[in-house]
Amino acid sequence: MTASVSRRPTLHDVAARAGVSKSLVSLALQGSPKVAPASREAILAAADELGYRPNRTASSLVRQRTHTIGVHILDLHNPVFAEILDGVQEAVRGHDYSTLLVTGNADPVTERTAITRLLESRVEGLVLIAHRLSDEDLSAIAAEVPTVVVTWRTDGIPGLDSVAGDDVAGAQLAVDHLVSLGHSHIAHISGGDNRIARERRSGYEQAMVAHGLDPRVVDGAFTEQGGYAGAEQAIDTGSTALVVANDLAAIGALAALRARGLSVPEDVSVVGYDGMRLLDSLDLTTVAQPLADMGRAAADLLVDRIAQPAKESVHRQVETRLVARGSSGPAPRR
Amino acid sequence: MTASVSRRPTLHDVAARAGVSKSLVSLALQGSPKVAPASREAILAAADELGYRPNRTASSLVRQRTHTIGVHILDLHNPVFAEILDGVQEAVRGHDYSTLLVTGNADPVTERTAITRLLESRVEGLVLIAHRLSDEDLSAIAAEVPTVVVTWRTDGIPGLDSVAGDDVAGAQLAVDHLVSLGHSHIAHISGGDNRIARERRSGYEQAMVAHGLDPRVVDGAFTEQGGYAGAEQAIDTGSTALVVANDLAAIGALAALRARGLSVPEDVSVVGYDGMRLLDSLDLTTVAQPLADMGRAAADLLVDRIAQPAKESVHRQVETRLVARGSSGPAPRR
DNA sequence: CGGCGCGATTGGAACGTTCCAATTCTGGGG
DNA sequence: CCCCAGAATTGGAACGTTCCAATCGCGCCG
Repeated sequence: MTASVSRRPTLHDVAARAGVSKSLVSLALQGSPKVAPASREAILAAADELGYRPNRTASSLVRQRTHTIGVHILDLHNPVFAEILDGVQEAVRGHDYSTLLVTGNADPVTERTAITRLLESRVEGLVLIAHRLSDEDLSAIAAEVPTVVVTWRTDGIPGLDSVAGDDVAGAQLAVDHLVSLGHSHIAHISGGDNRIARERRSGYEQAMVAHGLDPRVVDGAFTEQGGYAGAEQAIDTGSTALVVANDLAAIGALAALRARGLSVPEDVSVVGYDGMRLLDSLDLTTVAQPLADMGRAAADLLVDRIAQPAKESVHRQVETRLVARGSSGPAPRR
Repeated sequence: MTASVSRRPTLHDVAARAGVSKSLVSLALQGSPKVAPASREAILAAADELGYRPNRTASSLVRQRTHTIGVHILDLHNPVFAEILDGVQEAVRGHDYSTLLVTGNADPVTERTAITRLLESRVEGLVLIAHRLSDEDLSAIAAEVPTVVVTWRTDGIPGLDSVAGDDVAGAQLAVDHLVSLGHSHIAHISGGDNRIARERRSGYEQAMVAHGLDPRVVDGAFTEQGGYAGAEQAIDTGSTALVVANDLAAIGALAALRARGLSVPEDVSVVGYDGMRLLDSLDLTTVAQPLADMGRAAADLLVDRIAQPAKESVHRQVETRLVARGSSGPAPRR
């Protein structure tokens, strides 16, 4: 009648070995002061000898708390998201939560099912580092569990907070910077057809118009390839400066210029967007957002909302600023 | 005697609404063929109306399976780890597992406690994307749960597999490449005092000796700053080529050269190590490893081992190859 | 010397599932 | 008309905790 060798020891086993009840073991392991020192010692010793490890699954079930938050990342191919995730991780560690991570490379459908899974795991909150959900889906999710969306503003959905910079204003900063350097042929390489790309594009267009200049937008994507192709197209039309939709694409644009034998910033200036850590070494001018801070802020907001689920929705706007580096310089003389 | 408004519906609630027992609801929701079509329909409808969501915590408890694997990442600051993680995520998704993610920025102690937490959550397996654990700790962990270590070879620990390239041979490839370009003053910027750095350094030294050249190693780190400082020191001693411990440091080295007004590859050639995606656009020669594949392989190995915990330890060696790009060129004439 | 109070300890219900064994139902064959 | 096979359904135990209410033990006061 020996217990199976490979079964993990439970409270029961520890209790039996220490000669007390499972309740007392539970109490002792939680550090309750009501446990007599002698019992505590015996229990700790028994637990140690058996290699006892509390089962959080069971604990979660009875406590109705999982101490877990779900994180959804749109795409781990972009280092920017990894940097935000890093911030989330750091903050979460300080709040005694673990993170259940899913990435949604593909379509909105797998994204939904991935998030469904998080909800079934009873995460106490959700951080969405970019997403492709419809507003209805988003509302439904936020109604179930505290949620915060990072990288763009989301208003009017109860139970949901957001953290982002102002993408319109950010793109304007980029244009202003280039104009102040004497550029007038400033092209925008867009990030495709999505919310952030649209805002950045609109900021670019507004700023161009404000400066009395002609906007020229070429299609691109939030990838190196997108930036590469976009840059080729833009320089064919004689632009001397590129406002690129994000850093990844800006790096691609740089590669395209190099391939064409153009120098940066002598022939063409390039400005990226996002502020990934790497850009400092790459000497790339960019509209920078405090990525890790955004992740931390998201986690903090989430923890607040878990504590008071009914509180007013908040949007935390982070500071967006132009970081001028070597990829932008005075406009060339014709 | 109304149920609390905010309580999530359970099997019981669904059963009551559909007018059947909770057992039948459970059966129906699992798609058992023994359920009569009419009952199934009623149950599905009731579940839908109530917004029922199965509770995985409870399910895990009784089934003794969490369908979760734990992932530990040494450091999310290095994009390389994010790329490996991406591979893990992809493979895991195909195997019906979720990932509980922890990052261990700091010391081995927080790393241990983070992993302890994963074990308490009863993850079915563990992927360690680099780690700082002692061999005893590692053995203890592998004895408890199937484990796979990524980025270096770990032998002789039962229950543990590993996935990595050959770092010694990889560094030799870098030296061979530079020698074939006519370089003789080839310096190595090391990655500090850790296992991978030592192997890469040793490969460099062996290759230099094999070519009849003097090894010159300068201290660095696996960071941009480390590469920057190392490069400054290396060029002061007249090196024309740098074998840098990893890509991140190579990017830093590039920045240092740029700051000194040296051109690459005319004055100095630079070779990195790891093969992060970004390098293609940066035109940086590197010793490349298939990072996403490594992540996928790790997940696959883990799933195999979960299925047969007692199987022989395996080390999966991935192909390491030199990818020549624009940062390496013929040695300058003196 | 009997109770009282208080600290220490314990049994058992509960958390929301799964799944086994047992029960009920249905219709068809003897 | 009864019995039985098989399908459909059900009750209840179990998973490993937490935590409440109840009990135990014991020294001290009156």
